[in-house]
Amino acid sequence: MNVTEVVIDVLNKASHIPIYIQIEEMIKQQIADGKYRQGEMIPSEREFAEMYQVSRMTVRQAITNLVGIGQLYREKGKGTFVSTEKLEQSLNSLTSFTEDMLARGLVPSSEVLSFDVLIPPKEIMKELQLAEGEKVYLITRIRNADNIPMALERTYIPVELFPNLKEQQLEQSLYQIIEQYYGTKISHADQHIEARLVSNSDRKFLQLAENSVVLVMQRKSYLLDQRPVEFVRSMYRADRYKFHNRIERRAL
Amino acid sequence: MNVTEVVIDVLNKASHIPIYIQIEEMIKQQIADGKYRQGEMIPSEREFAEMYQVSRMTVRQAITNLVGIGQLYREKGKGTFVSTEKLEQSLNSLTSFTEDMLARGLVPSSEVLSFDVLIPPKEIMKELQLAEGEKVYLITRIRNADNIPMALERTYIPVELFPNLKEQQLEQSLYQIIEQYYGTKISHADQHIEARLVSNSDRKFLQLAENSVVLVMQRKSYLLDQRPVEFVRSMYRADRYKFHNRIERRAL
DNA sequence: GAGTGGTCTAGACCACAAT
DNA sequence: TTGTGGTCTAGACCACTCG
Repeated sequence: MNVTEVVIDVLNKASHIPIYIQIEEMIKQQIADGKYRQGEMIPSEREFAEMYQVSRMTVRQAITNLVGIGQLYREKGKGTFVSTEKLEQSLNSLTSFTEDMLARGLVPSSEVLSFDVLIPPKEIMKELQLAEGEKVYLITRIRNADNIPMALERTYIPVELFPNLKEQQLEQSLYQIIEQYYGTKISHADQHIEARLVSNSDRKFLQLAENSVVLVMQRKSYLLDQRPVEFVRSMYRADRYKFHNRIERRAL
Repeated sequence: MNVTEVVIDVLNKASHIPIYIQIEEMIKQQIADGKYRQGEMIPSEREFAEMYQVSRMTVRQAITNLVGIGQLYREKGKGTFVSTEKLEQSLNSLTSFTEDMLARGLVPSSEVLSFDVLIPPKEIMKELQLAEGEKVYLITRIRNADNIPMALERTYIPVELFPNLKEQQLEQSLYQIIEQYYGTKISHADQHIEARLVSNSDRKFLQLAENSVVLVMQRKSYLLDQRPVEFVRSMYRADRYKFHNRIERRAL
């Protein structure tokens, strides 16, 4: 057994990483390793507590998180079981285009068509809760998968929030930039998905024929204090793209 | 103050309803009443514990649930705050067409076009993990909103799971039927959303012109033991329908 | 009856934010 | 320094499932 395996085999109570997170990771790893198989019962909360020499409530917190992401499910009076494999959840988690494509086994790339500072149209002004005359960055990008256009993306970001945003920073995820350089965090995002025929202006960028269908994904992300931080509208080629998500039945 | 108000004002420790659920409801009610306003801090966990004479962990469980549904958010070292209002979350919760329409302020109705028992096509057989020759119910319905077609819905359900399903039961939600008469529960569902041009056969049911766009929503629901229980494919008129959802940034 | 998850207690110490 | 949420303990009783 090598060192890499050891770190996930034993609990480090002195670590700055919370114990319940460590237990979460160990259970996930053991599922990945096939130690606990789909549909099978994992050890009881009391057994884990004994095994790791921690309180049952700590084990419970770890398991509750894994139930929350659909990795495990509980049955009262019976036990806790491993869920059957789940598909990627592009509508359940805030992922970047890059992560999304990689999860689908495609090679992502992108091309910046424009990077401007301007006063946005009324609609965007309202979405981003901007004052009259406030400026935004407008970033237009073609998003490719395996070198074929997948989506045309327009991102609006208030200049006030990121006065020094540079084009080359776009390589990183906006969420990373926010968390690293601005010391605040994204709290959530609201998405809308609709469909329509592709417009003539978008058609050539997406290399589509007339009367082709696009999925329009609109996303607004918020900071912890509920200020809108970005508004993105993407046109996905409907012949290449499909949204997935998983819905948990409200569990108590 | 009348009786109806009293029940949400005081905690009933003898009730069979868990205390943390009661606290959850009270906090929700107080937000609805405007006692705690958007962006404002609510009392601390220790204050609630003192106020309701319960342990802090119990209060914490209530608050954690409200954070989970986006009603509240926490900031370390500062406090817990009321989120700004959120939109309907048709992609986050397992809701029926009826609930979905009501939430959008529309009047739902529906019309059963067919209710048959048959051996399904291979694709459906695979989705529902059926053995060769196993039968399913196929229910075809037009779903109206304000008396105008909104969607064409095809539902496949294994006969084996519900040997006595009757057409008139379709008035109720399938989920209610399952939970009331069959003593088991839905655990989760997987959804796919894509878009395409409407087919000629569906076109007349949806009262659409040629070259109209539809959103195709496909949903597979699972029981707690991970057996698939229904497979639904709905064609929504893209000129009338839009999906919404809210994504929480993974919080620990 | 033995084992399970569901709920709850009454504390504790920590890191972080504000003053 | 005081107050907040974050984590953790070592118990307890309950309702449920299964043999």
